[in-house]
Amino acid sequence: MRALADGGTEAVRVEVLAKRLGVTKGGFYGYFTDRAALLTAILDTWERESTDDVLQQVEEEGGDPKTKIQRAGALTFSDDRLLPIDLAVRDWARRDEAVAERLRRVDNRRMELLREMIGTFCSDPDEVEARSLLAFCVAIGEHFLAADHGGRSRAEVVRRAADLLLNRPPAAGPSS
Amino acid sequence: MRALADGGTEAVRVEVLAKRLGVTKGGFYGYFTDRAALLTAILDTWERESTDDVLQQVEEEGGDPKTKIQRAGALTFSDDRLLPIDLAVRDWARRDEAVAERLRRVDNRRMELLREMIGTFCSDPDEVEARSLLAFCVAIGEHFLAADHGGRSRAEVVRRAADLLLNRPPAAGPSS
DNA sequence: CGCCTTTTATACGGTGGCGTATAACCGAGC
DNA sequence: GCTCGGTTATACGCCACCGTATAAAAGGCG
Repeated sequence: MRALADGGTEAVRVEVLAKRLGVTKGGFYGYFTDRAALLTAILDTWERESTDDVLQQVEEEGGDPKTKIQRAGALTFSDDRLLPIDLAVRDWARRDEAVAERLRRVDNRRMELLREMIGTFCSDPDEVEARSLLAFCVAIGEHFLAADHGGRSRAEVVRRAADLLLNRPPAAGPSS
Repeated sequence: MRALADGGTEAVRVEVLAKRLGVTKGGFYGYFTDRAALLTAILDTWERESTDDVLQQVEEEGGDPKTKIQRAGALTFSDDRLLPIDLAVRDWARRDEAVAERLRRVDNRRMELLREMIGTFCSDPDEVEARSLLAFCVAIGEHFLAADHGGRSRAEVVRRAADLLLNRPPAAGPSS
């Protein structure tokens, strides 16, 4: 998984990993039938850690919806371990339908959390969906974006964006 | 560039492309000193097409700021040609500092447009920045996201999100 | 026509990767 | 102590790829 995080799918190389793990090729092929099996095993683990594990931790700690969502976001996107894998999987999914399907499952569970939380202060379900999408997109997109912010740090701008999405009540005025 | 769009950097293979273009390897190495030179040439073209060319087209057509931004966004992110290259470059940039630097230049020019446009109806520069980031993140992140939206189409939700960012005046009330 | 550059056709050497094969080895459990 | 599953060490065949080399063929141009 570290290899996937560092160099994407192309960096997951049987011989390289075997060496890094102090195992021979023969040993590797005792555990995995081939490289594809390793890749799906990696995805299995990632999927579990990114959903069940995170949700379980969040549930254990409890708290109000907002706390929960922040906790879940922190566990997923502030983690040096899960975040780069997540990004690698997203690129991978663009070229592999099976991976895209897994990612869809994972993202749907995350979106569910967002909807729940945003639904506590916003009653229009279409707007809940839009705000959830925005929140998710900034959580991901932030890491694919290279722009500067004129003196502000990225973190500051993201904080302000989150404030817009999660702390402001919907405008009462006309919408366009 | 089509190869880069389809399969990322790893799909840009000298022999494969030479064959696809009806040229021999020898012919290829007459134009490019090596594969790296091809890749930077691709990046050069992409950078120009994504910035100067787009901005030039936008300027030629004129219009108010909002029209301009929509036009620029459409040229960049609705284009079947530029969009997948853009996404591939973003993943590439995570692993190559030189590519990250180019992407930074490109993204900064795009952000400049967004700031300008959003600045026409929002006076707080920090909020302008936050809204610009959100708009940019959804334009990019949308394509890295796999979630469904319960009956709504992705396009509908994105429209609504754009509405929130670009058509709603900043809330006058307390911010948190 | 003849020259000079470009391109072809083709082969070569090198690297890195996958999966297989096989004999030797080791350690846990009967 | 012996057997047996898992492991090592090592080698092999195969493929895809990079970059180089070289002789033959085109082709534009004076």
